[in-house]
Amino acid sequence: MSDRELSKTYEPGVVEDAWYGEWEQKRYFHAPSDAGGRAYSIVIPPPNVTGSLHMGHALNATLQDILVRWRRMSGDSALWLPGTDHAGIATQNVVERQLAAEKVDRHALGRETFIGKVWEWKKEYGGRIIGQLKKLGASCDWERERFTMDEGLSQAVREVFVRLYEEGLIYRGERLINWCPRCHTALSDIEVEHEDEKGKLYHIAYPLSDDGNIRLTVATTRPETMLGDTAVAVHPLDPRYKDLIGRTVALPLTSRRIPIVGDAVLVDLEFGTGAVKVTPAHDFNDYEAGLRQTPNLPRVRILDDKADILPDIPDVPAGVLKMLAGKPAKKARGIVVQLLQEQGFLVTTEDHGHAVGKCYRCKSVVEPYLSPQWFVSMQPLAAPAIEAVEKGRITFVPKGWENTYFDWLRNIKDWCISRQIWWGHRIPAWYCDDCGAITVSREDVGSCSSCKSAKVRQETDVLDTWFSSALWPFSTLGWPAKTRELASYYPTAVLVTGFDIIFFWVARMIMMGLHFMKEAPFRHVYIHALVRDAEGQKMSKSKGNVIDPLTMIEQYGADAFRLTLTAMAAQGRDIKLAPERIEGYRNFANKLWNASRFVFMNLDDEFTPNAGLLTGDSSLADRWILSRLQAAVTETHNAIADYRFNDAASSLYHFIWHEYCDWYLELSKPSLNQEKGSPARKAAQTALVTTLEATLRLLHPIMPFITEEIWQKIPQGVRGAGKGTAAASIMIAAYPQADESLRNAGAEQDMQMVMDVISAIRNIRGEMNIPPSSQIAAIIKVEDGELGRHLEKNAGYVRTLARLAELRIGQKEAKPQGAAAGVIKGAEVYVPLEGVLDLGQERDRLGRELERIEKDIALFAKKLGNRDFVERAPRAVVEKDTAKLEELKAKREKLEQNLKMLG
RNA sequence: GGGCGGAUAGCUCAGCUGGGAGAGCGCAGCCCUUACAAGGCUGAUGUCACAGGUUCGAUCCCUGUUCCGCCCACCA
Repeated sequence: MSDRELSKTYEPGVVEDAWYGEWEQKRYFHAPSDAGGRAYSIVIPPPNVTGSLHMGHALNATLQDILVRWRRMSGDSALWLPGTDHAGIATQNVVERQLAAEKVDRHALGRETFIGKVWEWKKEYGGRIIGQLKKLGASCDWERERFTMDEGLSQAVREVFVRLYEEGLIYRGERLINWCPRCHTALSDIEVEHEDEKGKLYHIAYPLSDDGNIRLTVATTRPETMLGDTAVAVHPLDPRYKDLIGRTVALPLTSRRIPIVGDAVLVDLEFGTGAVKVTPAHDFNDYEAGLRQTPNLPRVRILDDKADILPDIPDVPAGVLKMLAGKPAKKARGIVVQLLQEQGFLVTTEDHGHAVGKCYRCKSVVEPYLSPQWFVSMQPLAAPAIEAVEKGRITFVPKGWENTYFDWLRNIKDWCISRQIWWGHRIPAWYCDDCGAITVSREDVGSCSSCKSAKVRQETDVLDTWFSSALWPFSTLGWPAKTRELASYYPTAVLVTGFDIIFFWVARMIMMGLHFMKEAPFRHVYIHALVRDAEGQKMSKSKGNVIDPLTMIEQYGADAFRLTLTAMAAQGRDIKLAPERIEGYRNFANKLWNASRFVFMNLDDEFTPNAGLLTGDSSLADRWILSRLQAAVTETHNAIADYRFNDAASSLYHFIWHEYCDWYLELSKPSLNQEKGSPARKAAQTALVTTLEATLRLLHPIMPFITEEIWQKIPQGVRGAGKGTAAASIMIAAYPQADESLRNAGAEQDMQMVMDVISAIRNIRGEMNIPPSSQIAAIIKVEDGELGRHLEKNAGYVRTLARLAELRIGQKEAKPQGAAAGVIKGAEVYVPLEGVLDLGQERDRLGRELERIEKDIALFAKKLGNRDFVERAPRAVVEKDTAKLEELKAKREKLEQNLKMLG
């Protein structure tokens, strides 16, 4: 048994783990610190430590791996830098839930202990997604794996925070922010997801006169917040109300009187009653209106940080408070509505749909909440980020996403970066109990920078997770230190990610990269498809609607799974994945496997490749497949370079299955059947194995495992042929480059003729239901002698592939009685079917063929009869169409003759 | 309220810069032909959503319509 022998079917499971281990052990994934001017780098979008691999990750990682393997094989120092994100809120939630199961509250543990628990959790479960990426075959440089909370990155975070603070771009202030009462923290604007919900619009009467008879009716969806009203707004031009501006109304349920103000921005004449309650502490619009209209009035806050009603709202009588204090806002609504109704203030209610903001981590309804927070001034950072894309220093693929990017950055608001949780980068600011000054520092401080008092307390808030993510492209390379890695690999080549984090991550990385590195962090942003679930919903870590790609890998193999994703990665379209599709690509893997078996079976033990690929002994088929290979090389290379991954996949799929397997393997058989050592056999063996070898390298970035497994069985002398380097692994072998000297248009044309003849005979066989086992003869009548000689020379192919017992070729051949006929360019093909032929069936077949041709002729004739077309269309197009029409007409004539002969 | 994307074979989807409609699965027929039945060969199937327009010519460009999906937005 030769060591080149392969098992009958491809078994991915065994092969994959073995090769991955081998690659890793040999350090093939490792990129040198100094790239020597040939750097190609990609930083992975760090998955959450809490995450497990879902379809989005799988697609994302597959595409990056293709790029990195491709560049690595092409000779670059290719670095794919991996890592994970500490995912502040998400991770804290996971650990809290785990503790809750043990009936433990984090507050009972205390901050330090709790954080210790989270680190423990990370140590135990945080590596899961890394293992899954390995299963997929990701060729990340694991020696450089980073974590957003590790030592180096934490230092980068501090450096950035301090510098931005010193530059005045980070500030602290009391603002209305989005508050998640469940996660118990502030959120940034983009961390709030708006969902449409059915609600009610409550019309409430606010008494205008002391006797309560004259009333102003406001409409609101959130009646419970009325306790915090500080004004009622009407439109300044509203004839109904404009005279009331400046007067006051009594706020029902309270002892407060609030002013009526005119505000054209806040009030829409058409909506509701035209009068709006103003609650600055609990509504973003009202907050703005409050600043405009009543800057001196206190903003009445009625909710605490759990969104429960406060026990001490100004001007609210004890009786009312008793009912409401401590109640969650949602419950309070019912109580307030009931009170209003009982006291005759509720005028009416109507159904009303409106958008409700929800926490992107836990889906709780978010509460606008007035509190002191830390912010980043965005406009100074956004301007250069806009310019970088406008000027083309960064390009989005597909380009359409640039508009989304611009829209957001041009309307950007300051970024609330403080979070009231424990897991994350604690803000490096210290408050002085004595003088109240804030000290912001790279090092932990023990005394106030202003009054030197030792009574300083560090800020308890931590930073938004996305703050550290924004630094990822340079923090992972060692910044703020000036490392060789940073010099070699920054900026990175491309960022591969989904559109859902363009705001969260991509835009912020660009801003931070430009600000701190003075250079954009990447040249291209490739936005790939989003893998949605069955309902078209986006899959997300917190929604829990993820499908585990590992099942697919187990079932079909990582290579088949990767090829599926690649083939479906057409630009600008979402993916809905059907398992049958993976099955199809699994079959492809098996096809490749068996083709390789065939090749190895037909290599002699002492086989050595011919020195040159093309010798005088090469057959037409040999020249043809080598020529086609060059086309496949060019197409694949161009497709990957343009991020047209699906085109690369289909080009390879087509070449391997339909050209190499379906045609060339069959065509090589006549040569292989010659005796050992014969020149024709040697030439065919060379073409077979050379093409296979190059194809494996070409395919390797997409299907790394199977290509390595097969490649290792290829004779040493063939591996990396033309490069002179016999690599130990396909991973580090050279990526194929098109060899123009092997391009051969003549061979392609000649082969096409042979294939046409074979197809014509097969067609007759198929249509006439002639079993492949029954021996038939074929007669080919050619139009000119040269064609005849060409076919005669290649008759072996026709005999074998069409399974003929006899083949006659000549200009003078005629159609025998009772033969089926086929017409191709320049020749007629007859298959005598004495005794077998069903004349009626044959007539039908020819009739159908004729009908098709008539249709085509009509189309072309119409087109070419159009003078405008002939005069204005490019000459090549006209010539091509004219030739085609002539050919069709000739075919028609012959078909008609053949039909006539049938009677 | 703005913006984006989609509508192509029974299903899932390709069709790059306008020039005779494709793949996979499925379906029908014939085949276990010593690489592969996870296979081979052959075949059938499309008013390229609808209506206009530009053009010699439109699945492709423009306008509008309908139906899906998504993103953004402070309408109580």
